[in-house]
Formats: sequence, C-alpha cells, structure tokens
Amino acid sequence: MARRPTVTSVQIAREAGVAQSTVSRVLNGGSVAPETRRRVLEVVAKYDFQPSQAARSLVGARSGLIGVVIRDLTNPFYPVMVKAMERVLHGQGLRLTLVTDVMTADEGLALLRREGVDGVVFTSAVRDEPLAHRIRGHGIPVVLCHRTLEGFAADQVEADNVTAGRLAAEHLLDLGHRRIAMVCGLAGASTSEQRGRGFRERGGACGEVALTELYAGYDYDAAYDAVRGLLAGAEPPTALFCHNDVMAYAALNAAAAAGVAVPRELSVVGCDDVPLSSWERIDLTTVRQPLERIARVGVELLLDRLADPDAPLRHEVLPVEFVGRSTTAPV
Amino acid sequence: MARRPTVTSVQIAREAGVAQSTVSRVLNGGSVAPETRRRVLEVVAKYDFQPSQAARSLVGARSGLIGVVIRDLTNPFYPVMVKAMERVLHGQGLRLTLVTDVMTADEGLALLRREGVDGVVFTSAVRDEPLAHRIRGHGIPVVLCHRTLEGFAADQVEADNVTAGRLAAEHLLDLGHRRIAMVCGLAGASTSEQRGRGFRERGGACGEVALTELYAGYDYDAAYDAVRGLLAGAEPPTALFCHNDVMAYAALNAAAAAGVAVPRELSVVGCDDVPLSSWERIDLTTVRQPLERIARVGVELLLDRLADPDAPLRHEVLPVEFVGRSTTAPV
DNA sequence: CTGAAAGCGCTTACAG
DNA sequence: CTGAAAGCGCTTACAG
Repeated sequence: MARRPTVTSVQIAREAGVAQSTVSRVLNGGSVAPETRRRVLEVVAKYDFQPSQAARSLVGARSGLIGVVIRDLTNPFYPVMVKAMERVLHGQGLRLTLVTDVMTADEGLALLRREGVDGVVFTSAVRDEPLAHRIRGHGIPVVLCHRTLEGFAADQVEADNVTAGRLAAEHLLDLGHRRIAMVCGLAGASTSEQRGRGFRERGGACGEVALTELYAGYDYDAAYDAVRGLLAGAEPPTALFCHNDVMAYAALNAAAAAGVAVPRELSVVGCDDVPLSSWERIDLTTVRQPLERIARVGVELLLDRLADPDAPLRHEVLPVEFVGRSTTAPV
Repeated sequence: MARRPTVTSVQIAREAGVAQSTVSRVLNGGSVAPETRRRVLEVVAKYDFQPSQAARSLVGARSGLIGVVIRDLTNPFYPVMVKAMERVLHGQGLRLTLVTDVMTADEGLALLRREGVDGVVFTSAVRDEPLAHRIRGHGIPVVLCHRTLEGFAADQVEADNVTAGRLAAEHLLDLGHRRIAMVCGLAGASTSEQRGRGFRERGGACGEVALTELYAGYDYDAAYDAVRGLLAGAEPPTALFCHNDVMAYAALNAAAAAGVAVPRELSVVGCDDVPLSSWERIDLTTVRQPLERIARVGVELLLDRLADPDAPLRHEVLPVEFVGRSTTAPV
C-alpha cells in the first residue's frame, strides 16, 4: 500500500507546457487565454488533480476551514445543526472542523489556532464563556449561534427564547395548571435564562402559581433523576416545562418509570421540536425553534463577516412556534 | 477585528536565542540540551505558541488527519461512533475530518485527497462500493468499520451480525411467531446481508415460517411507510425483525399510528441497542452490538496499519448480545 | 496573457 | 547538541 506519489501543480504545468503559476491561475480564476486554459484543464482532468489544501492555507490568506464549537454531539439537536452548517459551507467550497466535548476548552482553542480556521461558529456559549473570548482574543472572528452572550461584541443569532418560555407558560396556565416545575437547562446559557424569564413573566402575571425551578444542564440523565425526585415529593407538580426536548424525554420516561400517567397526571412541555418529538411514541407538546435556520444563519453571519470585517454587528432573533401534541392536558 | 499576526517558530527561536530548527526539535522531541529546551519552552509558553498545522503537513510525511466516512449523521448510532473515534484520535494528537452525505462520493474523495488524510475509516460501505476502492486506489490506507466488504483487502471490524440475526429469529420463534416480516436495511450492506442470513438460517430450520422481506434502507421514513403497508395488508405479520433500531422505532410508531398494540398484536425486534432503546417510552427488544468498541477498534486498526503498513490484514468480529425488553410477547 | 521568483512556516537531513 | 539550508506545494505580486 505504498502511498502513490501525489500529482502536484508543477507536474500538471510541465505536462501542459505552461508555468506552474499558470496552472494556479487557471484553478483560481485568473486571466488566462482560452486555449491555454483548455490545455491545462485537460491535464488537470486527466489526473483528477487536487491542489494540496495544506500548501494553499500556508500561503493564502484563508484556510477555508471554519471551526464549529458544539459540546454535545449526542443531543439529537446538534447533528441537525451540523448538517445544515456543512451544507452551506460545502456549497461555498469551505470545510468544517468540529470542537466537541472530547477535548477541553484549552485543547479546543489550541486546535483552532493550529488549524488556522478563518472563523468560528460558537453554539455552546455560557456566561463568562472563556473559550469564546479567548478565540476572539486571537483575532479569530466569532459568531454566536443558538446561544448568545450579552455584551460580547459579535454577530449573533438565536431563537426568540423569551417568547418560547411565554408560550409554554400560557399553554399550561390555560390548561389550569398552578403547581408547575421548570426543568431548566444550564445556568448561564442564554437559552435557559430567556426561556426561564419568559415563563416566569407570564406565570407570575397569573398570581397563585407555585413554581419550582431546578437545573439539569440540558442533560438526559440529570433531568431523569431530577424528575424522579420531583414525582416522589410530597406535592408533586401537575405540569413540567423542560428547557429542551431531551430533558422532556427524560421527564416522560421518568414519569413512566414512576407509574405517573402523562398527560392525565402530569403534563410535559419541551422546547426545540427535534424530529423525535413528533414520533407517535413520544408525541411531545413543545415549542419549535427553527433549528436548521439558526444553523444556516449562523454560518451566513460568519461568511458575511469574513467578507466585510467592518460591517455593523448583526443580531438575528428568529421566531418560535407552539406545537401542541399529546403530552399536555387540563389539570 | 484585524487578524492578530500569528507567532511563528522563527520568532520563538529569535526570542529564545536559538535556531528555528532547534525550536522544531524541542517541539518534536529531538535531542536538545536541558537548558536549551527549558529556554525554548519558556518562550513557547509565553506566547502559547501553536505550530501551523498547514506547514506541518506540507513538509511532514503525515498530516495527522484521519478521514471518517459516515453517510448519515442523524442516525443516533453515528454520533456515538464519531465521539468514540474522536476520543481515540484526540488521545494520539490526531484529528478527524468527516465525510457525510452532504457531499457526493466524488466530492468526498476530492476532499480527502486535498486534505491529505493519512488514512480513512469507512463506516458506510456497500457492495461494489466505488468510494472505498477509489480511496485505496490513491494509496490511502482504508479500514472498513461496522460494515465490511468481501474481497476488499483491508483491515475490517464488524459485529457478529449473523449471530445477531440468529438471536432475533430464535427469540421470535420461541415466542411462537410463524408469520414474520423482516425489515431489511440496505441491499449490499454487509450488516443487512449478514443479519438477514442469520435470521433466515435459523428461521428456515424451523419449517412452516412465513417470512416476508423488504428493504427500507436503514431509513426511518422508508421503514415507517413499509410497516404501515404491512399492517394494512390482508394477513399482517405477528412479528417484525428490523435490521436496525431506527427502523424498529419507525415500526413502533407506525404500529401506534395504525392502532396496532405492541407487543400484544405485534412483536418488534431491533438491532443495535442505541441509548434511546432503553427509554421507558420505547423499551425495545433488540440485539446489542458494541458500538463504541467497533468505532474504537476501527480507529486502532487504522493506526496500527499506519505504524506497520506490511503487517498481515486483520478482521475483527465483535460479539453481540440479545437484549429482551417489552416490545415482544408470545403470539 | 504568461513566466520567473519570492515566500508561507514548518521538518528533516547534513555538517560541525 | 546545534545551526544553516533545502524543500514541501502552493499563491501572489512583479515584470514583460
């Protein structure tokens, strides 16, 4: 399996009878006589020549690599986002490099620097996010996508999470629920803070609502345990608002394990509306956020920023939508 | 947001008062006097110097990049594999580049070549797989992981899928089922062919089994439609063996949509045992294959191959295990 | 329109 | 143990 020596632009040039720089020009759209271009492209096609990305990024101003920071790939939410981002980037001839939770923030930063990424789409920001600040500190353009950071001067895109919380509250209050628990995501994550705020504002406006709040870090297992605890308590809630769908699934399963009937004894509302939620076996009432659109806009903001570094900052807030299904019922 | 100029090894060398090649030696473990090393590392730390990966792969024999071909990231199966692979690679200071279905096979190949990957872990092989052959044709080492290819001279790792099929058959036959449908994956995928073979061998040995077979491409929607069709037929099956868990979920949901009670009227067996399957709301009887271990071994086979290109080929077959849950019952 | 040349930031022999 | 030098495969001014 001896590595077949790779064809280089020098060899293409030789065989086409031109200078190496002409090959480069043909490939990068410089001005070349039609006949010369034809001759070069013929040789390029003959060998299916692929210019070395390493050489390109070494000499060029751009690496063509975009870093995407996504801590937890196993939340079904994220593969959908990655796919949407990849699609946009691939359409522009760019590539994506993933920074996930298999590495520490330090390692992630080192990676992004070594790779020379042109910019970073950050999806997992939390308050005082050290990584986002440090990436920017190295002069790498950052876009905050999905989760945002107040006072962080960067392009940002997020769902209208305050409204999401309000819609959830409205729905549960309309059904007559007054003893409600909120299974929050991550303290310091904008999504969780905004959803919580929207819910509280609407819930508080209604008086006499007993609202329990706890944080489960957007994590299935943590939410599962938390809900088991709630259901075993003296006065268990009649309804749950979970800050994402994954925790709502945990709630549904915890209820099943505890023999609590949903929605008869317990109503559950999620947030996200990932594909799983519409499965008949789940059929989760939730608030939809436009996942793929958030991802797409995140990448587009970054590409726009790279194209025009001095353009004014943008902050996009995308609409959410209540999706009533069968995990909620009147109290 | 002017790109802060990146620190290079030349600057580190100047500040440490040594030659640039000495910096390189310190970083790559060449022989350097302790005092010299100390001085260099001090400056390296001061700037948190990160050597350019582009320059490294341009000049070095290795790029440190491993290609991973995974067509469908949204099957919950694959994020688990990617994570396991990333963990191994990251531990070795290597990185991973993903080839998914957002690009064609041609584009994937071009990408892997431009990036100069050191090797490729292939998880989605199908018979006469053009991509795997072409990657190898370019002298890039390939490991077949999860799905294998007969007659393809490469290291391979897979689950014992024949046994998986046999275990599923045994279970359903023991429960008395004689009218069974098999929802197959992909014609030409080793996993599907082996699981099918194992099931048929065991099922056929029992006489008088009416076995319907159809292919749903390991796809949720296709399986959903197929099962709706089966259940609407004149003599619907009393049991289903689905070649992966995702199609089994589709079956469960299709049954729910059709008002068919599982397991009372229909038994469903899957294959994989991804985390979802143990959720109370799903609780799928299935055959577990060691997902993370398959992924890990796949990467290890590749790393071993890179370390010793002339070692004899290896073909690992990892054990599977029947997992009885609540989607199956006596006929 | 085209070629010759410099240079991107490293690793790796080659001397000493 | 250490430095000077070549060279990886490109892009990009610079001449002509």
